[in-house]
Amino acid sequence: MHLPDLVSRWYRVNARDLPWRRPGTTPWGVLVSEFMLQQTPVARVEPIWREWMERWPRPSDLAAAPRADVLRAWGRLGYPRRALRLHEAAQAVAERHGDVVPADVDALEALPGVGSYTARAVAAFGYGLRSPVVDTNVRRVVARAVHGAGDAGPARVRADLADVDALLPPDDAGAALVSVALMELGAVVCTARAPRCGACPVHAVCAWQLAGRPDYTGPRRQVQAFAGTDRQVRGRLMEVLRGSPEPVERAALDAAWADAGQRDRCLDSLVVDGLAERLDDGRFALPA
DNA sequence: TATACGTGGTA
DNA sequence: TTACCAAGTAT
Repeated sequence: MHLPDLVSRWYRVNARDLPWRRPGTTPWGVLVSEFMLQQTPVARVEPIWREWMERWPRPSDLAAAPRADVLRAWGRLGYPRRALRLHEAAQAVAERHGDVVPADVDALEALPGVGSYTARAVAAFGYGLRSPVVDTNVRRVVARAVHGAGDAGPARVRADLADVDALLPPDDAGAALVSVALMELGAVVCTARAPRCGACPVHAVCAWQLAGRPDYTGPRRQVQAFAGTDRQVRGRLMEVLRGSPEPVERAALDAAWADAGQRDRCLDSLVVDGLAERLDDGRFALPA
């Protein structure tokens, strides 16, 4: 049996019971989950996704909410610009697509914050269409099982898409199943750090196994520092703004970071990004 | 193509 | 404890 069939069979038995995979989840629910899951672990997304689906069950519901509410509901998920882009995407869907999330990859990619991965994930998981979904998990699985490498190298967008497309059966339902199964395999078995090859359904046909599990030789992706960076400072400032029901005085933000120059620069960048507003009285708040 | 962009769990 | 890692996107 070949790799696509093996992962599909495995997935049918071993899939995690994630809330956005339940029958009845709308494409809107899938879109929200994909935004939240960008660079963010499943465990942290689950409770927030449930809250959002209850509070904003349709795109137009989120579109009508003030940005401040959206950012507070986003909480500590990280990269709050995603929340803003999801809000903008909801507005676009409500206004230009009749409150229905598009199924077409090009229409999806035209939405704010929706890139190559998210567009295809919505097509596949929201609409059950044949659409090659390439995320970090899938790239790692393909690098190992197909190419026999220890890990995925730098992204090669076109080639990666073609690699995955070649694994998908011709029919929509079968292809969508392979897509979600490849992701799941990379997430829980073919992991970055300590792959559980003993539990892998593809073990017997894995090119990496057959090659003797050679070490990864390509360039190492350098991990981005965080302590002391603008990202940390912006996070501190956003934490202050989220935590206050009222606009905050400048002094409250000053207390969040000692380096005045860096702090001011970051505050300005938050305003530029639409994540914060300066009021006429000099106080600061989340955007209306 | 490389870099900026949050946060917290794990080894 | 430091370092890595987590369903990416925009510039």
